[in-house]
Amino acid sequence: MARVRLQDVADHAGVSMKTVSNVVRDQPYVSEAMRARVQRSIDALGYRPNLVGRQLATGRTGSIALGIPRLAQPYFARLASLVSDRARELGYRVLIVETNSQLDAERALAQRLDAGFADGVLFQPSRMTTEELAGRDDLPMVLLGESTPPASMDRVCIDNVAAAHDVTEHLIAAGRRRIAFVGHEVEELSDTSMLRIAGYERALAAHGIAVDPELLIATGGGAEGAVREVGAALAAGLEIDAIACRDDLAALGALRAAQRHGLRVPDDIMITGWDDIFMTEVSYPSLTTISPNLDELVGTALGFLTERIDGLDQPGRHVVVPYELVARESAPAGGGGGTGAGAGTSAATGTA
Amino acid sequence: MARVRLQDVADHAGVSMKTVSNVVRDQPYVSEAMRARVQRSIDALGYRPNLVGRQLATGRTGSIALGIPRLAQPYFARLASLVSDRARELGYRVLIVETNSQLDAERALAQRLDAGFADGVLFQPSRMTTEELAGRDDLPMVLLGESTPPASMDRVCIDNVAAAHDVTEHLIAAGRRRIAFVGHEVEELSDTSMLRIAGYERALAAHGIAVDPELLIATGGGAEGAVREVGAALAAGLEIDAIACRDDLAALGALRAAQRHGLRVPDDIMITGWDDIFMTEVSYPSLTTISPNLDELVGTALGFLTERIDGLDQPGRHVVVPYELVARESAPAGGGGGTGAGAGTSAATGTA
DNA sequence: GTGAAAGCGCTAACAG
DNA sequence: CTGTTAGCGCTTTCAC
Repeated sequence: MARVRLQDVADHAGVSMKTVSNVVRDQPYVSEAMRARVQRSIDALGYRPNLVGRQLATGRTGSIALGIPRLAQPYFARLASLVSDRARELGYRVLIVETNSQLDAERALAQRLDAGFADGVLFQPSRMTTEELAGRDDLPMVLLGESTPPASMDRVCIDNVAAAHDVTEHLIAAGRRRIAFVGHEVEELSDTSMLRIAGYERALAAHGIAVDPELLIATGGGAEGAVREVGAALAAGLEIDAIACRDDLAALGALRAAQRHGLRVPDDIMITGWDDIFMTEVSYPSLTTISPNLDELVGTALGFLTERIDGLDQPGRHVVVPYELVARESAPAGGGGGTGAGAGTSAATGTA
Repeated sequence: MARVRLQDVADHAGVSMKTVSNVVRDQPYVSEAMRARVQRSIDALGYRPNLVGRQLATGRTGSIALGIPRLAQPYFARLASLVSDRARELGYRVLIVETNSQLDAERALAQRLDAGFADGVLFQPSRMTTEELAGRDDLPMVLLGESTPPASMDRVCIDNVAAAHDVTEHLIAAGRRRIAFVGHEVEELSDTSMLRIAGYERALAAHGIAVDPELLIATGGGAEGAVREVGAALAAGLEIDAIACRDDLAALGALRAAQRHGLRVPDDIMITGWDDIFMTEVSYPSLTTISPNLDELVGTALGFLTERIDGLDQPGRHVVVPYELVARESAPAGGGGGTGAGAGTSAATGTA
């Protein structure tokens, strides 16, 4: 079936393109009779507006790009899902670009971006430096996560140091002293890991607990890495009574390794995660974790981005979004406690 | 900075647009000297080709749409990630559209699709009927999953009935007789659930085990629903020695509920999942599950789709992709067995 | 090898 | 309220 164009509809209805265009886009100032007549032609011909034509004429693509490391990671899947929902409400489609945390992929997204690719970019970098990020100013871009943004760019994140501090405090308050940190990268530390480790160390220091480098267990990401590395450490006789994990995946792996090793959680060893992915409520025992306020994160970021798309020109805004420490069975609030029932309840809450 | 267009580069280099265009697209038949000269102008001006202009001229958008229920579901996140990877290799970007399994969203994707939205669609419907799907023939579309496709449309799936049969057989072979099925929808059954229940019932019937409707436990999806419903059933005194779950999320929930109830898995009760999401290896005990060959699924579907985009016109091809029954701790192969160590090993394998 | 001109399908002034 | 006329930025015949 030959493509039917705006002009075809106009001919069929005996009006001008402009009028058809008005009808298609629900513009005011079209008489009811006219509207009906045109609509009849549209239906008769099976006309569908061509987005590309519109995009070229308006200079807008109607979509925003979301750049994240990996969609298969539950945290980013949830983030993407939220972005997709909220963006639709705002009238945008979402193009998802996975960077796999690779520098060249990040650069491709941020710098070599062809025009007409998207109207704006929501980007969570993990390798690019501030300077590199700064080297572009064509497409509106809002940064997610804790990388330091160029002065002109908006950024939304949570306070990683504070949250890591809170979670470590939580373990210390429960009487734990040999607290490992698990889940950071084996090679080059990501910004995220660095900040979380900093918060962990700060909390230890505040309580006069020496930071033992042996207790920093890198896994290279994923639950499997944590199963392996924590398992090896325990097998090697490492004595610990708590594990603060970089993220929930690491925590689930650590949990598994501890159980394999015959340890009771939380009695023998407490474990905490980060992100509050769906599994934290369903694991056994359920997982104490840091729950960032993703609704607010996404809402703020998308708000900033659409403002920029609409032409806002002002220095970069940096917003810190709240988080919550959700205490569940793997590290209950207020000391020891059995692995008994009871859903998680919130304790500390981060601030903006 | 004013947008720099192809014409600007041409002016700057003192050549025609055609030549610049040739250079930009790496076309042959451009002298080296010419190419170098034009490239210098491109760099000097910081020219980026405008995709929309190209799209309008070529009639191709360079992107494909992926329509799935929810990105936040691990299975679909992994699917989307694979599609995104493979599509990039094929030169396409991916536009992800979440339908939330809602009819109107599915219709919007399949029928009201504006032209220029994408070059083709990979779609996993869960509500639309075959007839509705058939009512469109503009955009190339390949169906994922087990819905019956219109005659003209390609479709790729696994054999749900056979796989459900296998998994149930697996439990029967382990000596289980009171086998529940958990995780289907509370209201309207999805095609997927129907097929899996059919395979489950067929296996029971083949072994002379009566199908007890009380053993069909709907949850409405998600792990939480399974925790709740299985928990309630056990609390009400339901006697079962195995649970075949509709998907891994339900299985993780069922596992949690069983453990809360004080049951040992797999000794007192065996549990199986479906999809082989990352958590199946990390849960405690690890989860026996059906692992569809996603690489092959995605590869085949994308292959079909790109062929259609390139103009292939022939009746719909229907491909069934293999799966594997991965026996892990929650329902080990060969009878009872403790909850000991050992990663999962594969047993039965589905066919194409 | 390279240039000129004609669209791709739509929107947006500006008249009327 | 409706019609006319230019483009948006690029690719593509078809000459040169």
